[in-house]
Amino acid sequence: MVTAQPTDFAERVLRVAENIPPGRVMSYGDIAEYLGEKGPRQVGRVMALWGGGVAWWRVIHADGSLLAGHEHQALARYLEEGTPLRRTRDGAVCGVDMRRARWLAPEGWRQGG
DNA sequence: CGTGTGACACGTA
DNA sequence: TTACGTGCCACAC
Repeated sequence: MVTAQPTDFAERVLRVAENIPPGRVMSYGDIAEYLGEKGPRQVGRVMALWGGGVAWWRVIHADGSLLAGHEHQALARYLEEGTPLRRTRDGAVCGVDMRRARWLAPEGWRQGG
């Protein structure tokens, strides 16, 4: 139940999130920076509100840390998509290997263009 | 109109 | 290399 409808900015954020290819991920800041609007916090807000309809697990922190409360679900997706994961000496998955999984949206990407 | 919070990011230890 | 603290922008009360 959302108390507001997706704004134009939200639609753009969701659009980018939907375009993130499997095995790749984008940081909130990257999406905000790519759109050139608002900031990472605003992107995170959009994902928190309407991110449930997109590959939310492909949108994580810039340091590669997984989404709190959904690490397990996200981890399962990464294993299925073969997303480069980062593990500690203990072998525990600490997050995603952003240096390899980080995906940058093409400048003139746009679905219709 | 002002204060507090959040699916964040950078700097420091 | 990993973990913790502070600052930003916009929304809700």
